[in-house]
Amino acid sequence: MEVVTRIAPSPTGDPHVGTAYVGLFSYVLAKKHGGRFIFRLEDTDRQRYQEASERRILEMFEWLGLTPDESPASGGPYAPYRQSERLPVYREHVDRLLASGHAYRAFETAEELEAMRVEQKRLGKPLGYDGRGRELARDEQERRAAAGEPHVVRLVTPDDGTTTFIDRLRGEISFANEEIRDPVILKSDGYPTYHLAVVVDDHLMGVTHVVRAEEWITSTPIHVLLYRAFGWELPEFVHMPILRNPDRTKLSKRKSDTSVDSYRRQGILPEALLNFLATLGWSMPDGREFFSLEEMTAAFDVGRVSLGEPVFDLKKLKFFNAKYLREILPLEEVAARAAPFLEEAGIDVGDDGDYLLDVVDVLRPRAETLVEIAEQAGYFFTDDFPYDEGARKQLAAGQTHLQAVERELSMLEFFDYDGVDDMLRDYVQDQAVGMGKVMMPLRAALTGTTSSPGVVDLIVILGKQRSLARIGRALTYIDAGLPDDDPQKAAEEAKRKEEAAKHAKGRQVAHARVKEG
RNA sequence: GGCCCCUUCGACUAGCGGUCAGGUCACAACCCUUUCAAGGUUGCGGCACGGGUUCGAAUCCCGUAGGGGUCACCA
Repeated sequence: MEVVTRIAPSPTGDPHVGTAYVGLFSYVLAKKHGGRFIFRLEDTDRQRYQEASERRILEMFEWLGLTPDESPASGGPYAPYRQSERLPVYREHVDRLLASGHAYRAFETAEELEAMRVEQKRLGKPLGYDGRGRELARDEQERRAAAGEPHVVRLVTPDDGTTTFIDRLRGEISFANEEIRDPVILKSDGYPTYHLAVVVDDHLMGVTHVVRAEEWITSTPIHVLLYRAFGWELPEFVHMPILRNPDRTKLSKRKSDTSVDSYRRQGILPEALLNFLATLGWSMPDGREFFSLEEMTAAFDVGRVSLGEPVFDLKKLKFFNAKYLREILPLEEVAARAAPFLEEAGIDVGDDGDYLLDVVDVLRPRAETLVEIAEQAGYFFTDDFPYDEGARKQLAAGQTHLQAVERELSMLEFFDYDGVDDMLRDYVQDQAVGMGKVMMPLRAALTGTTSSPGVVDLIVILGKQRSLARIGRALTYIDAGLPDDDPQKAAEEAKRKEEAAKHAKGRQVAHARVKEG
């Protein structure tokens, strides 16, 4: 049997990690069985609709490598894939339900319904539509509708008995029918509600497995009733666990960063995000924790989805990203992906690809994201870098060693890792000082910081001339008395003073208030 | 509150009647070390509780508790 799954996001904002999560499992389930993965836009809510959202969500799927077989962008045999463009389809199906007596037109106003709810609350009765619209005679319904009176169409649901369906992960789930209260299937603006649209489209598009988040379980009986009303065969339902905030509530942008675009901008790799998401609720049969989309697809078994309530842990995402950065992806790949981030940080990468490779090679064990690589790369691409406070201290203490190393280095014959390394070690031994006494001032001269890759690596990557020039520059700087005239530093200092002033003012104000009180 | 779902270390999970309850992140210590990382080793830490079923339960059943979801002309 062909397996057809879909992801059906609403274009209401940033591409959400939850959408990526459910999309991943939908995609993998379909591909595991050589089936189709459909992207359908659920844009029936005109209030919350956001123009740019559709494109960005689609781009997210491309970026992740979860390319849909059919979508609003690529089209397909069941087009259109935007629900707002399928209104006639829904209208036609609503008419069928109306004709068969499975639905009726209801004319209550929003105020009326609100009053009903208030009354139900007051009496402590269960909330929900009481079915009052069913009373209205058919010809009366049609007459008022024809007269242009605004109304909705509701599904007739049974008053007793139970509706049962099989959740692929949880087994049988049943609801008392009295809990299901004639839901609206066509809104007064002529748009279908989610319930109607999802059932009609899933059926028409041949969807065999409905993969969606657990929050939909309670509306599934409505869908089951709709399938029955149409006389259609039920798909399989796979309700994925809901991703959680650290406080275990449903993942929300209020409490967590849920935007995939945001992670992308931070330099999270799509492979890492996918791999991390996969481990939230699924595990490889052999226990491997790092695997590609292809490997997951090959090994996928929906029965291995776990039912916990996984917390979206940013630290672990970062860990996965770091792992991909320094171990899983080849150096060339990481360099290619880091380049745009360097440019973004105002660094002119130039066209020396080998140099970039060397830089990324020493930086990647020190970074968890591409942005962090960019943040640390500055001094590799400019000779005009500032010296931070720690570096100035090292320079002040290391003048003689710098002068000596400058001499030794300029005379060095074998300029490679071992050559430089031997030279420095010999020097340290001759002087009978600690390594740090020599290395730290060198590091400061070479990078302007006290934290960096190994000094020998630095010298080899920068090259003899550049290294010498930097030592020379540092020496000149020492001669000038290590002035704190770095513009960046000065700006920071000014800002700090401003902050301090603000705080002082705040304290005064607070103080004044206390006095007044 | 009604209904529905869920429950193994702080987090993600393995386990599907017999295991010293395993792994990963985080945290800690140690090693390595010219700094910062990375890497290596070790440690910390768990079957929510109570009843059953069984020779034997993390595993099966029933309760309880806790957490979550949902109760719209939003999806």
